Amino acid sequence: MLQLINIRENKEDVLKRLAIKNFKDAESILNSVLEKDAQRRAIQGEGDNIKAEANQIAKQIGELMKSGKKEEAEKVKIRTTELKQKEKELDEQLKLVEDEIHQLLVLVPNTPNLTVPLGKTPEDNEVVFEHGEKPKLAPGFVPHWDLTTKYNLIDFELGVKIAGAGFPVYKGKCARLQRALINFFLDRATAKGYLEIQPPIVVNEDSGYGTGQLPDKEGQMYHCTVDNLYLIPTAEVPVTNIYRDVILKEADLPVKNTAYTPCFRREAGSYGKDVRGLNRLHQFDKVEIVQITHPDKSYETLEEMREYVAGLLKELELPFRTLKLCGGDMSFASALTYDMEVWSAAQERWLEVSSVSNFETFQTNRLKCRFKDANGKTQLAHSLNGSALALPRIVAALLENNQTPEGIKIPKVLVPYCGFDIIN
RNA sequence: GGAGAGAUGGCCGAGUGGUCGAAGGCGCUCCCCUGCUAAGGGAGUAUAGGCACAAAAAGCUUAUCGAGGGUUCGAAUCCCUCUCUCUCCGCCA
Repeated sequence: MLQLINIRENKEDVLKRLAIKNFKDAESILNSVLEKDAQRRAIQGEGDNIKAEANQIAKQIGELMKSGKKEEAEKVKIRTTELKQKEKELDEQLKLVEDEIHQLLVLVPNTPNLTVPLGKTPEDNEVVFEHGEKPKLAPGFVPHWDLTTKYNLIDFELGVKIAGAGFPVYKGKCARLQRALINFFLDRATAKGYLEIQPPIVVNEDSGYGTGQLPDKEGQMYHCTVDNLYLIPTAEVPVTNIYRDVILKEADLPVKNTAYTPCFRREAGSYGKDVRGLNRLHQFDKVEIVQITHPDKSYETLEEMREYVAGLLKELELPFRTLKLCGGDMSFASALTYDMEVWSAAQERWLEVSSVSNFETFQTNRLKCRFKDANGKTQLAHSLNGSALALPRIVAALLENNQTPEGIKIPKVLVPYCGFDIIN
């Protein structure tokens, strides 16, 4: 959520940035927000004056009662009846207008960084980095969903029987490979100074609102209605919510956390080849990295996180590219996002495996995650997160890219984690 | 799931209708003092909103004692609802 004070003081700049995201009606929404904000302040001013007078009178009555002047006290009471009525009205108005402001503010996406490329579709994303050679596969190569059957690695039908489509059952060496990847990712993250966290994989409503999944993306989460809990779509939700309503010390920054969790996404409405095999699932595993930083440091940190994720992909020997997302392809909450895509050699397409974003104060404003700066002033921190990494597409690319007539080769770095170097 | 107790500032803890944004202690910050250490003295120490101001500081003001509602001129204190924590019983990896 954008800060009201920022809209009030830098409206032109906010509008300029929102234009990068192709956000329609920006001006009319912001004007409406400002108008209602002016109303709000007027109402509050009036209300405060009335409350101040009422408080004054209450004090007076107390003193009169104490000195036994009951009759005088009764006289003063008459005025308070009037004040109370007015106070009630103003409180209701205030609540109403505050609610309206909030309803409008949640419609407005984060303001992108000025370096975000203009554009509307994924084609407009800017390739900022590319690494590795696309492998030339031996004739007879097949996509991963055939490999998983051939080597008995994943049973998609069995998953359908137990839960439904999008819930695969991993077996044998594939199960082990996934466990290896999780451990590899967590080891690298902790070595880089991230504190490992094992959070709950369900969250309550407050947490859903805190990171912005609620109210608008409610349909994308699995909802346990009996207890009103949501299955997390990413570890970002529970981990970032650790810092909800928290005032950190400047010395605590940056906060660096990493967490492995299963992730659950309903992804209603998707179908076709994009969702074939491991490309898109309802349940998948992911290691996430989260940082809370000083506002001056967040872009530096974003680059550092991007480098870190690129390093993982290099170690896995996967060809990849890094995209700087254009305004139209960025998420609602992000100010700047890099996507990492690996080359899937048999499908002959790029698969997104990581998304690293700086949210600036967009999340922390809603979360009320602040820190005390050197002057003792509290201000909002910046939040960032990234996948490091999401497993299924990594597995898909590893299987496809490393297939040989002899079997599927495991990258060196994973061999100690897997305990084998080939799947055959 | 059943029975009981409780929720107050960074922490501990007092406070059962007005003098309470809240005693006292601990912690923290700054200053003073003692050659060092230990001890001692003083001051400060929540968050959010509004007013005013060129702006900052100071100032004035409103709200907040788990959350929401109610009673009252006046609520941390009384009443209702909810949430959470603890103890005992039951169930259980």
